[in-house]
Amino acid sequence: MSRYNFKETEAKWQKVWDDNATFKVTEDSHKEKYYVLEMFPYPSGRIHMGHVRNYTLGDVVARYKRAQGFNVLHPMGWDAFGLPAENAAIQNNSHPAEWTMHNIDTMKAQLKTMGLSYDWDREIATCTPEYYKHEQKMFLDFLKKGLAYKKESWVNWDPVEHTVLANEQVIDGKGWRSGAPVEKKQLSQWFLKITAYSDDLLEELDRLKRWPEKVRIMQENWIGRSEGARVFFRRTDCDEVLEIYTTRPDTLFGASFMAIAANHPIALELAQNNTELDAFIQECNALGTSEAAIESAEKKGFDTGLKVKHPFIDSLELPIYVANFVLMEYGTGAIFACPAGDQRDLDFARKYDLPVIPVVAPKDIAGTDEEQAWLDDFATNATEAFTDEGIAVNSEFLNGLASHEAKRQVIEKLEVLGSGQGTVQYRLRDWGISRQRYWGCPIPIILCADCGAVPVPEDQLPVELPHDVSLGEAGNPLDRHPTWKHTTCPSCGKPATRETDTFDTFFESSWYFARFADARSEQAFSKSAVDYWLPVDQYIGGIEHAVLHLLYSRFFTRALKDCGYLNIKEPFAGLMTQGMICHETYQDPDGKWLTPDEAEGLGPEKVTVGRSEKMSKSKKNVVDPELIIGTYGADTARLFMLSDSPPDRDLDWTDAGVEGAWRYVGRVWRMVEDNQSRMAASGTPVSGGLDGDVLAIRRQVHKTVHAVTGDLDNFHFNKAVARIRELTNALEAFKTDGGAANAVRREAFEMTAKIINPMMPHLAEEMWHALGHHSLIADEPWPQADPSLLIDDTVTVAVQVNGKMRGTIELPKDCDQSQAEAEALALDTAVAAIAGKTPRKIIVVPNRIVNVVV
RNA sequence: GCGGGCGUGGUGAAAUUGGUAAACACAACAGACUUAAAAUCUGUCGGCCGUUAGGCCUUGCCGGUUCAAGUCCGGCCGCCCGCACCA
Repeated sequence: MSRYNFKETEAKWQKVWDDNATFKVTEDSHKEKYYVLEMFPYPSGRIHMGHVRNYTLGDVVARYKRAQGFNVLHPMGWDAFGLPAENAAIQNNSHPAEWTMHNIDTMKAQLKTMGLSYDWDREIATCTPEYYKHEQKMFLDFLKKGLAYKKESWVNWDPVEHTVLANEQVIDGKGWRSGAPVEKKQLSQWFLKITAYSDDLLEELDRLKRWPEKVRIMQENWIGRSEGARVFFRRTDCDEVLEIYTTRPDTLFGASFMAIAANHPIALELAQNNTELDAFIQECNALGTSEAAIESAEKKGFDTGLKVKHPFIDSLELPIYVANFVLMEYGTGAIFACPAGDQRDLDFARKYDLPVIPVVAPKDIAGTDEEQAWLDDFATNATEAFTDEGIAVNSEFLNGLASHEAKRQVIEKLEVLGSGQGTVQYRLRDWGISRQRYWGCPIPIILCADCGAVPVPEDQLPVELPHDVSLGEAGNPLDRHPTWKHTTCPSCGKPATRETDTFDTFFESSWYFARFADARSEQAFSKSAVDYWLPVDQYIGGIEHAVLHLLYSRFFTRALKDCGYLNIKEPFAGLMTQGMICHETYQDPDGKWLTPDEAEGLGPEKVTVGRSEKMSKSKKNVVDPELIIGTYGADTARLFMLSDSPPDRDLDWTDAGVEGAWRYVGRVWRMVEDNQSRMAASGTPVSGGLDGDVLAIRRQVHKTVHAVTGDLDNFHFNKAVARIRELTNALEAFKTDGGAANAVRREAFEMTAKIINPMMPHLAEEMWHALGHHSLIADEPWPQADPSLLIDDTVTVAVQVNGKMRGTIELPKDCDQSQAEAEALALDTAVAAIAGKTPRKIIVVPNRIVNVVV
C-alpha cells in the first residue's frame, strides 16, 4: 500500500488549477457575487503562521461559497510601502524597491504552496506607480472637496522612525512599530477630515451586524461621542471670553476655578512675559503620556492671576489656572472645575486650597434630614468626588432637579443668555497622513513661495518616487535629493519645490479592496466593477486593526463616495477577526530565550518552560510555515489551523497537534485506497429500501453534510472538522459488502471528498480522481443532504427522577406522551429511584426527556 | 478609573441556546503486529466507592429562579483584551 505522497499530489493539483485558470473570475450578472478578502500582507520577507491561519480561513470560505454557486472574488496582493524596507535597504546596502520585490517573489511562492484559490491575475503591489497614481488623484479630489487640508499642529513624533504618527498609531504613548516613547512636535502636516464623518461612522456601526461586537465597541470608544455644553466665561481683564467644554453643565454652580491646557493660547501669550509660567509649560509638555507617567503624575497648576465671571452669579469671579491635566487636543483645551463632581478637580482643589461646593446630592439622601450633614461634611472633608448623577443642590434655579433635567435647563438658560450652547463632542481627531519617509507614495503638492501649496495638475500624475536616493542619513531622503524636489509652480511658473513628505501607508490599504474589483483598470477602478463586487462580503484579519485600518477604510470609502468614485459607504459587510498563533516559550538558566529546537537540545532539566505566548521573533517561539508545509504538506497545515480552536480564539501551536492532523490525512487516503476496488465494482446508483447498517451509515453521511454546511455558514470550522472525523471513523468501521452497500459507500466517499474540499483541497481532488472522476472537485457543486435521511425513526430519550438522570429509553420519534411516561416508569433504574412513591408530576419534553417528580 | 470578554478533564475544546456535561482530538497508560524500532491497529482514560450491577460527586466560589442550570438572575474571586488626566 502506498503512503500518501503529498509532495507530488499537492504540486500536481496546484498546477492543474493554474493551467485551467480555475479561480479566475469575471463579473457575471447572472450569478450572485461573493467577495472574500483576507487582509493583504506586508512583504516583510517570509510568510509566518499568522498568515497561514488567515489565508486558510479565507480559502475555506472562498471554496465553500464557490461550491455553493456564488461567483467568488478572492484576490491577493501586497501592502508594499513601509519603513522596514528602508531599514533593510540600509542594512543590506540595497534599495527598498529591490528588497520589497524580492520579498514579494519569495512570499508569493510560499503562498502558492498552500493551494489557495486566488485569482492571481488581480495581484497588486501598492508601491507601483500603476497603483499609487490613483491615490494621488484621490487626494487631489479630497482637496477639492475640502476633505484634505494642511495645518500647523502639535503632532506625535517618533524619534526612532524619524516621522510623524497618527493618533491611532500611538499605543500607550509609544510608536506602534518602533515602541519608542512619542514626543510632541509642532509641524505643518496634511490631514484628512475623518471628523466630517464622526457621526455617520458611529451610527452606521449598528448596521454592521456581521462584525464582531468587540470591534464595533472599540470603534465606538475611539470615536468617543459625548453630549454636553460649550460655556463662555467673560474675562475680567478684557472683553474676551474663555470658552470651555463640559459634559456636566448641571454642576456649573459648583465651579471653583478654571483650568486651561499648557498650550492654550492664553497660557502661551502670558508665558512670553513670564519665565516662571514658561518653565511650567515646558514641564507639562515634557510629561509622558504613557500609563505609568499619567498615574504617577501629580496634579499641578499655575495661577495666571486672570479671572472670569460666572455666567449665572455675577458677583462670583473664578481664577484661571494652567493645569497639567488639561489636554489641548480635546474640547476647547479649557475646563471649568467643579471639585465636588470630578476627582481631578477635587485633587487639585485640595492641593491649592480652593473651594469645594457640593452641587449634586445622592438620590437616597436628597431631601432627607441627613442631607445637610452630608453636604457639610463633603465640603470640608471629601477626598473622593461624587461623580454620579443625583439631585441638584446649592444651585439656585436647578435645586431639586435630577441631573439630566438640570442639564437640559442649564443649557436652555445659557442659550437664552448667550453664554453657551448644547453641543456634541467627539474624541476622534483628523487623520494626519504626512510621513517624513522615502518609501511611500509622494504627496502630489508643489510648494510655491508666492502661491502656497499648489496641487500637482492631474495630467502630471503620477508624481513618481525617484529611484536614486541616499538612505541612512538622518532626515527625509526626498528632502535631501538634489534634483527631484525642484520644479516650477504650476500656477505662476516660478521655481518651486515639491512636497517631500509621503502618505501614511494606511492610505494604500484604505482602498485596495476596491482596486481588486478592477485591478488592471486605467482608472482607480471602474464604477461598474465596484458596483458589482463591493462591498467585501467577508473580510478576515487580525484584531490589531480594529481602530486603524478598519476605521480608515470606512472613512475612505465615504470620502470616495462623496467624490463620485463609488456608491457605498461601508466597505466590509462581514468581518471575522482571527486569534493569534501561540507557542510555548523556553528559557535557559540565564534567562535567555531559546528556540524550540535549542530547548530540546539542551534537555528538560536545564530549560524553563514558559507559558504559551504569541509567536514572536524576540521570544524565539516561532515555527516556520515553510518547514511545516515541506514536512507534512499544505493540507495538514490547513487542517491543523482549523481543527482545535474557533477562528477568533488564540491557537496553540503544538508539534503533536500537527502530527495528529498529518495522521488523519494519511488515514483518509488509506481508507480510499482500501475501498477503491469495492467502489469501482459498484456502478449502480444508491436505491431506496435500505436497512440495517447500510441505512445507518447513509443517514450519518447525510446528517454530516447537513451539519457541516451549518458549521461552515457560521465559521465553526473546528466543529465541522470534528463532525467529519466522526464520519470517517464510522466509514472505517463500516465493513459491509454487496451492491447496495458499495453504492452507499461510493456516495459516502464522494460526499466526504466534497465536504473536506474547502479545508483540504489537494486531498479532495485526489480522492475525487481516485473515485474515477475526470472533472475537478473544485468545480463540483456543494452536496445536498436528503432531508428524509436527517430524521430518525427512533430517538433516545433521557429519563430523570427529580431532575436526576437515571437512564435512557428508545422511543419512536414523536410518540405520544402516555407512551413516553409508561416506558419511563418501567425503566429499572427509574423504578429504583422512585422507590414506590407516587409521582406528583411527570414532565415530558418530546423526543428529549422525561422527568418524574416524586 | 471606564468599556468588553472569559473561567468546563492532564491539554485544545464540544454541548441542538434551559433538557443525557465532556462530542472530536492531543497527551498518557495497556495490549496486538515486529528480532527491534517507526508506522498502523485495539482497549482504558473527570474524581471517589464497588469484583460486577450500580451509586455518590463534578462546569472558578456563594446564593437564587426552575420539574430541570455549564447555560438565566444577584453577589464575590481570578485571568485576558481595548481605551484612558477625554472634562
